[in-house]
Amino acid sequence: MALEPDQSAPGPAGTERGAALYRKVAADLREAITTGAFGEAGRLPAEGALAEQYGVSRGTVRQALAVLRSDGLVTSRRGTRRVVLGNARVQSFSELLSFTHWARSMGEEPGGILDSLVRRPADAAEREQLRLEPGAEVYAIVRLRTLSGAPVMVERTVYPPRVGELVAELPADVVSHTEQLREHGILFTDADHTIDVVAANAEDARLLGCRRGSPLLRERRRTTDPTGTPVEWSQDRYLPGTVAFSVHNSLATSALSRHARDSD
Amino acid sequence: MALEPDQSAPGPAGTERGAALYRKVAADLREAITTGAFGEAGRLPAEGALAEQYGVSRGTVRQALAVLRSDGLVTSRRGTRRVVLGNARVQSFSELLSFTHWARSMGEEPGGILDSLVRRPADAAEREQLRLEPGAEVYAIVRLRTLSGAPVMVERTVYPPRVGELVAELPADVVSHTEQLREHGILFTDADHTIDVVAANAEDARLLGCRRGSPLLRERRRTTDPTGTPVEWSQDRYLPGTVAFSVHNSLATSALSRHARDSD
DNA sequence: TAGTGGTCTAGACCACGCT
DNA sequence: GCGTGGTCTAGACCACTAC
Repeated sequence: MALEPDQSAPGPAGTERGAALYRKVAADLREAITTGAFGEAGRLPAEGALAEQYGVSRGTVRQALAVLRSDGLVTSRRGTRRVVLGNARVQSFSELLSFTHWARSMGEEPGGILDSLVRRPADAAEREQLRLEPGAEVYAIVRLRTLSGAPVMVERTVYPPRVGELVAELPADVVSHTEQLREHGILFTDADHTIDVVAANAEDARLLGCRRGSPLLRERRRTTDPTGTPVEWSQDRYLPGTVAFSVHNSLATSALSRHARDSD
Repeated sequence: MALEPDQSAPGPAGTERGAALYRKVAADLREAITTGAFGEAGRLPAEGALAEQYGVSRGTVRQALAVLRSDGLVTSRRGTRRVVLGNARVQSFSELLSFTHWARSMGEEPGGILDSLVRRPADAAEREQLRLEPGAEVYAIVRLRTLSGAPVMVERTVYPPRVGELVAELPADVVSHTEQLREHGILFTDADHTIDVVAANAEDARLLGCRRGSPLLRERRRTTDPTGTPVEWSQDRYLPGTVAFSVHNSLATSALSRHARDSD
């Protein structure tokens, strides 16, 4: 019942992918949970038992369980075994940030029709979001995103100069800006999202083929790189019925908030 | 520079509230970060330095930092010091679940106008969400929620019998069902949220005073207790411009997903 | 190469849920 | 009272960043 014993040749052992032990344990437990090995709402083995089973320390087991906990797969409470919560639909960070990656993960064909790309002075809100000095410029891009040819979302992204220069040089038919940026060494590691409803403006209506004033689901997102520097400030507006956002949270970890009003 | 040395009398030491050491460290660091002690995008001291400073082990410091990490306050990367990310607006789990608690935290006066409360057989979707057997009954409640008297949201909550019986016995003018349930020993510890846009139906229009077909921000939520048993399945519909939801996530912890379509 | 966070271990004690 | 997860310690080694 031990972990896959790294059956690669004696070579550079552990040079595999998601190397960390606790990730392997987490992956194995996730598999067991989703295939129903512990039952619908069953109890997991004790941490000590799992540690022995996998041949690792209890600390490592706890690290693995923390992953499943934050994914909403299991509960945790002092005094009782952990309980299977549900088959949480997990999504990687990059599937969430990249429309292209997301579409492909569903087997759909993503498209991006460039509407405009300009370099211009940043306004006050943009300067604050991207942490730029007064007088700084930004690259502003408007694109219509499609799934299998059908309009789904209007994407308005503002990049700081360093990033925008890279995007501006991409061929107009490149679908995934995010992937291109990654290949140029721009990393996305943290994001703040705000979700609400807005009425379509004239441009939205023209691009999406809806009526002006009709409702759209809006996601605003500020993304930063590993050094904490903002690399993207985007506002996406979806046609109703095309997407929904879902979040899991708990007493222990609550990354979701509800806010009054709507500072634009 | 040590932690507040638990200056209570020798009595039952540590019987305070948020007792855990790492929580005190986290609270102290959060304070330092939000008051700008490390600068706008500054670097934190090394884990070892913090451990010495607080007189705790490195493991405890790491536990504290993990809290701030998941709140989106700091980054973390192998090889470099942690960086201050931003002043994340944090919200407690109960502020998120309870309209009443949320409203009061903003200094507004919450209201709840009961529209209907019925006991009836659960439909298929409700049975699945609340994990009930075929033929089971539920309590279904529709309420108009207000802030300072103004309509904000229509709340449609379905409770399993065990919980619904308690709610049904509450006086009609009780504002916070959540708080009452907590006092009856019903605990809310985990929740799954799905956020999207829908058109107002006739009932929504009547209660909210909007037109039929006008857009509403919808939050559907399934809440469970510490044993993993569903205790609530709610569908809240907000007037546009009254609220927004926000989430922080990162490569390390991603509790947010985007989904196609919209299974009702 | 020095410093940093990431991972892992082994052990200890405690608070809590149950029976 | 027993078993459980929660907290904390002390130490070790590694992978990565930055100089």
